[in-house]
Order: sequence, then C-alpha cells, then structure tokens
Amino acid sequence: MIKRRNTKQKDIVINYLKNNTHKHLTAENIVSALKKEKEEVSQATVYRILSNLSKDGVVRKYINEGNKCSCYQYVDKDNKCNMHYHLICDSCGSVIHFENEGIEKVRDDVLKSKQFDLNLSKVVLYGRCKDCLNHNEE
Amino acid sequence: MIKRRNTKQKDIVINYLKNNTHKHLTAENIVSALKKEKEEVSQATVYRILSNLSKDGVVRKYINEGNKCSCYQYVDKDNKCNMHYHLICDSCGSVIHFENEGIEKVRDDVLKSKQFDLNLSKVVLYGRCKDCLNHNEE
DNA sequence: TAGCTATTGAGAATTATTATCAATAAGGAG
DNA sequence: CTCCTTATTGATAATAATTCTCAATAGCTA
Repeated sequence: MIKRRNTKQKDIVINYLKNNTHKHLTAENIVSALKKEKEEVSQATVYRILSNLSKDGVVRKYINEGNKCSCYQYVDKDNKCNMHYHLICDSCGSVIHFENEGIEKVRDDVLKSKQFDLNLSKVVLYGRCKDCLNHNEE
Repeated sequence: MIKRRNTKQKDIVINYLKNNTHKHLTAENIVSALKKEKEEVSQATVYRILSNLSKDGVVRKYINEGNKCSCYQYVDKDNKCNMHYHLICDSCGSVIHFENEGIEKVRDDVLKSKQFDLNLSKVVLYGRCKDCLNHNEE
C-alpha cells in the first residue's frame, strides 16, 4: 500500500469538498471553483487527488448520471444529502431520487455471504421511467 | 418518436449480440468481431446502432465495470446469464457476481411509489471488497 | 540536515464517443 | 412499380474527459 503524504493541494481540495457535501461535483467544477478562489491547484493534480481520495474512501465517485463525466462527493455519514438513492432511466437518462429501506436488507445479505461492504449512499439503479414506459419516446 | 428502419447493418449487429448473450461486449469488441467475419459495418454505425438499441430497450448498456468503455448485452429474459447482479469495489475495481432476492422487494416499492420499472438484470452496487477492507490496499 | 520518493505542474497523449455531411437506401404513398 | 421523403450509412474530423510524461518540488523519516 502506498503511503500518502499531506500536501497543500490535497488540503485545498478536501476543504472545498467538505464545504460542498450537498453537491455532486465534477473535476472541472472543482478546478474552476478553486481558480476563482485563487487557490493554486493544477487540473492534473485535482484529478490525481480525486482518484486517490476515491480509492481511500474519503470521497465517493459517481459515474454517469446522465453526464459523461464523473462526479465526486465528500463522504459524510451525518449528511442527509448522502442518503438518497438514484434511479436512472435507460431510455432518456433522467435521474430520480428515492429513499427505501429495502436495500439495507440486501446490504446485510451481501456483507454476510460475500464479505462485501455495500455503500448504501451510492446506490444507482437502472430501468425505465414512467414517461418512457408510456410513450416509448427518446 | 423517431421511426426506426430495418437495415442490413442493424440485423448484423443484433444477430451478433444474440449469439453472444453470455458476454458483455464493448463497441470495439463488436466492430472487430464483425470485421473478422467479413461483415461490413462501420465503427460509427456500430456505435449508432448500439445507442438506438439501448434506447429501445433491445440491448442493455453497462457503464464502468472497471473499464473505461461501456459494454452491451442483448436483453434475453430467458437467459440465466442475465440474472446476476454486480458488486464493484470502489477501491480496487474488482467485480463480484451475486444473486439476491431482496432487490426484488426494492423493485416493487419503486414501481409503486415512483412508477419506475427497475431493470433487475442490471443492478450494479458499489462498496468495498473483503480484501480492501482488510489491508486497505490499492 | 540529508536523502528517498511521493507529489506537483504544464502540456502532450490517449481514447471512447459524437458530430459532420454527402451518398445511399428503407418504406410508404400514389 | 416508381417516386419521394428522410432515416441511415461510411469516412473522417472533432470533442472531451482522463491519464501519462518527466523534470522540479516538497513531505517524511532517520
């Protein structure tokens, strides 16, 4: 395992993420926000830091919520905003938020049988939304 | 809604997908396989056809199972291979297959409350695998 | 303080996917 | 069957998110 060092740039990025736990931020969002705040962190470094933080479980990476780029969010267990799930329509790409306790049962099963700790705040499920079921539009 | 036309190219791609329902194929996989079979379908067309079929629900698109490119699979309800779920480790990217009936309860709830038809054969859940929980490696 | 090496910055490189646009062909109307 | 509208195709350029390169810098540990 690689030993991480604490750097000025890493602090800046983490700090920004901590102040925006209610948002899903892209790497580009972060880069331009920091530029506006005159914080000096290069784009490549932001990508690298996000990649490391994601591996370390400090931030959560969301892929494909309609966009083609990934979003990141600071992991904050006390934050209500983290505790919704996402339904994504395979047909039109729309995203619906929902809450459901059934998935917690799944988590227990997975943890026991597979020894896999399911991240409940990052559940993304696919299917077809009401509109697309009705008119089969695109 | 756009009216689709039946074309030689579309038939070729669908046919190939139907003969490989047990695999998760990338666009590139399909292009090169068809080239090997001397079938004449251009790369751009394969991408377009896959995009259309995905919107029409004929194929299922999987994003990010460790790779950076998307995979496609023909939707075949009688195919056992379609009926497993995926656990993806946020830390190391490894993919674990599992089966669990608990998710079907979630599906019922979502269908009732949100009128969203959850695709049970495309459930991808994130978390941390046993190995990463133990040694926190990357 | 010295030394090892993780990290950074700037820019180039990579690569999956989409857009462009003229040519072709599907399929409905007459 | 023929005409006509327009979806589709192919070749290629364009796009854009992310990764790579590599020399310079700066954490950490001894």
